[in-house]
Amino acid sequence: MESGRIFFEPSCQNNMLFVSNAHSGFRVGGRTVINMEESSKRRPFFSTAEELYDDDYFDEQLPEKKRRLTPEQVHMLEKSFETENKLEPERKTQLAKKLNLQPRQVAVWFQNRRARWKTKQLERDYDQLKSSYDSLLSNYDSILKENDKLKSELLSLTEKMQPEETAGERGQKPDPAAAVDAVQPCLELTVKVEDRLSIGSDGSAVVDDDGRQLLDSGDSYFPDNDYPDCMAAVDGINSEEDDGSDDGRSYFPDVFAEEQQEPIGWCIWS
DNA sequence: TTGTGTTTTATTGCCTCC
DNA sequence: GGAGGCAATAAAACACAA
Repeated sequence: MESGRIFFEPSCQNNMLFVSNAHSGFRVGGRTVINMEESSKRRPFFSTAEELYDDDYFDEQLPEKKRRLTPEQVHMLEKSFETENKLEPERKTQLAKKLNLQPRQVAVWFQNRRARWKTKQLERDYDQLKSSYDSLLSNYDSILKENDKLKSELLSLTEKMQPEETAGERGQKPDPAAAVDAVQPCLELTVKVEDRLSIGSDGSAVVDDDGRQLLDSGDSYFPDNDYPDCMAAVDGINSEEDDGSDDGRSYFPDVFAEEQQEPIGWCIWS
């Protein structure tokens, strides 16, 4: 040992090393725990007190290694995380005692678990958005085809009507171009829908009307519900984590929360 | 066995809240 | 100012193909 006096946390049998006068450690309960650089020449984090007091062990077990939590410990932590993913001090202490861990270890485990949950949640949210987008796109395509079909039907009908009108010299001369003009509002509407479906020039970023990047650091990547159309086609939205440990909050909860079913591409003219 | 990618545990620095 | 949260990161442990 280079410097400092090593001692054990008395309340915990799953011992970490503490150095009473280290300068480069991290803070735990007003003491300093040796950092990785210093500790890397030493013993495993979770060796027992008996082992640490054993000189042979002390000599043979270098360098220090991390030890994983046991499956039982992980199971208990997971169960606790399922009920509440934030850890109030009292629960932290109770869990630590129950599992023979440092309260700090329990806190770290929860912190890392929340980070993993968030990553998974983002993946799920992305998948849901993507399927929503694909569904809207396919809807849009079919509406576009239907629109084209109706347009050509209209044209052929007006052309068929023209000879009859000419022969009888009755009424005004029908104008095929005018008929196409009549469907123009619908065409414009579908173009607008297309605009709403586009997701940025490179297809990799979600940008709103002002070009503002929607990705933020908060809970939702769609905080202002700017894209109701894009979410309308998704059924059975479920942001719960597979293991059931979710607190029920999606990373874009507002978007999914409301009913936004607006028919797009419908066009009625007379 | 070994190289490599992934997961888990832990640290650090910064931020926010009380 | 201290406690606690998060993002980024390091490093050990683990999984697995070649």
